[in-house]
Amino acid sequence: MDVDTRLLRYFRAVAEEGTLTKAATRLYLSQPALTKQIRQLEDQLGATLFERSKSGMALTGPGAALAESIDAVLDAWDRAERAVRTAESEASKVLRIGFLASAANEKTQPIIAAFRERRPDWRVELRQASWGAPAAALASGEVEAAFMRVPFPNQEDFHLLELLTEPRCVAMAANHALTQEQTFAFAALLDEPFIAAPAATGAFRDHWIGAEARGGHPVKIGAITEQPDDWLTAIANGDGIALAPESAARYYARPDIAYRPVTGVAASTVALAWPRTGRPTAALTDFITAATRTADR
Amino acid sequence: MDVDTRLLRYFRAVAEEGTLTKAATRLYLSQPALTKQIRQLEDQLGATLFERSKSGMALTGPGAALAESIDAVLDAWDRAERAVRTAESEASKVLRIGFLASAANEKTQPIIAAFRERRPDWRVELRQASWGAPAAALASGEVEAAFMRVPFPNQEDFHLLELLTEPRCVAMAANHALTQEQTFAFAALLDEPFIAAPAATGAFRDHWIGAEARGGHPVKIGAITEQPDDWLTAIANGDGIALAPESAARYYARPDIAYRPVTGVAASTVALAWPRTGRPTAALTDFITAATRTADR
DNA sequence: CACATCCATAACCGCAGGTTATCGATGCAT
DNA sequence: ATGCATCGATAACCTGCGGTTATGGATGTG
Repeated sequence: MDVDTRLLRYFRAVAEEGTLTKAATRLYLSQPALTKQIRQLEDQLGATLFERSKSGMALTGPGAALAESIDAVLDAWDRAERAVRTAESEASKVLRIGFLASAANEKTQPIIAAFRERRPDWRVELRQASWGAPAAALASGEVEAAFMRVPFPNQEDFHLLELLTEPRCVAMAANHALTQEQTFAFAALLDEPFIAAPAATGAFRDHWIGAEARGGHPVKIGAITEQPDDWLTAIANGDGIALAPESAARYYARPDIAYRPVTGVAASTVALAWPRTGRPTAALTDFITAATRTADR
Repeated sequence: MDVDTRLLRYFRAVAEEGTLTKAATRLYLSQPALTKQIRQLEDQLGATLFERSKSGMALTGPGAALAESIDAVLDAWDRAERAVRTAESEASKVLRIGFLASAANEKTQPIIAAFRERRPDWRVELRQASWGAPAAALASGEVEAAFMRVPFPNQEDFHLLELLTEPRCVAMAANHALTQEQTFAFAALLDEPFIAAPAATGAFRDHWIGAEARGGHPVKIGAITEQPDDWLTAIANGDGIALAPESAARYYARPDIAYRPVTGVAASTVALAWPRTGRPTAALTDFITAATRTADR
């Protein structure tokens, strides 16, 4: 029998969320569509996968069996995809590098230049990744390495090479009352609404709402964003304030946004990340070397 | 990225056959449909998988990378599917057993009876398998075990328990000139057209055209069939003659078909087959025990 | 008792995946 | 040299599937 891996992901979402409705919103899908798909999966397999009740969907025996075996399928496919994309990169002499927001700041260009010196016939393609699923492009091999801010979800699946560390500052609307102050203690901002990353990003989200400096003090979420532009707009809009790397003041300067230094919160580190599975290609190795040299300077 | 496993099988077929046209016929698909699908796979992956030429499709680097990783994906899915079906069988107390044509002849019922004695609350469901892909239902877990005639393709992936051996005879149209004779030497039939199984069935097909008794003498194919009914019709129709187990004369007696003893060709053995991967369920173990006892009698 | 929540159903729409028919290019055999 | 077979690409068309919105019915819950 054949399946679309999409169906498997649907199934996994329902199994994890426990209700069709929640899974549907998480998948950006309408609930009836999910109902149909799950039912179809059950029909094709000739098995009842969920026990329906008024309080949600509970896995049956066969459902649990599927849930256990699904990851192996999806992982195998991810590996296959990565293998193809890597080979394609090799064939067309293009190294695809992902980045979030400002990549490695002022070091980005020197790294690329150093790489180009070693491989003049290659091109480096930079691709922006959504921070809604920062490691997705890496896992599927869409990019071979990425400039990431640590921590990020599933970080343990990747090699990391730290490139730079910079203090964090706070970003707020230019007309915000707090812009009166020239500098802040983070502790004074605990009750401000924050612009946050999606909950699914786990440690990444926590880091950028300053969870480690809150001592359990709950956070108020002003908005949830997945892209630099959405993020800037939300801040300018006054939906809340946000922690940002100091370099944001250079790379994302706007008249409607003010950046202020903040104390009492850890710095932010940018690292180059690449998958642990498989061996890096020769070209990627050269890129890593280039990055290492530049980091040492 | 998501794929349908069907697409992967398409790709594999093209990679193996080397031309779209051949792959399309093997897949029972029109050539333009395949063209489209392969192109789409390439688009989705952003890679050229084949080098097109006037003499066919040759794998590129990325194509070869995919070809290598595909089996892992499909195997993982087969395992997942089997796990679900097994669990479903357990949950609904139904043991699904596949068979080709007459199953294990007169032993079928005693085996099932012996199983039912041990598990009165269970049902045994017999499902006919196409001999076009005799092991497919077994591999995907659609049935948990099957009565098979050995040899069959991918036989090495299964445990086998031999149940009975019977001589083979020759089947022909009732109005065939050869029905004059009462018994045959197989050597006298080498130039007769034979009704055969699809080429993809390998050793199975060879066995039933008596390849091992031909000493390299080529076979003339009168028709290719995948089902007992097609097979009987083709024989009755005079498209050719066929080797058959002796029991066919009992289980497939028809006025328009004559069965005659034949010498000089090996006997046929029926075995119970079940997958090597994974541990058989308790119910299946009981069934195997029942079969063992009955075979010993 | 009103309401929120959850899944199922119905009606609808666009597109993907299949079909047949046909074409142009190439290589092989007469 | 010419004619035929074979290969992949393209076009036009049809059906069904995967999604949508709107709505219903059942079951807890303030």
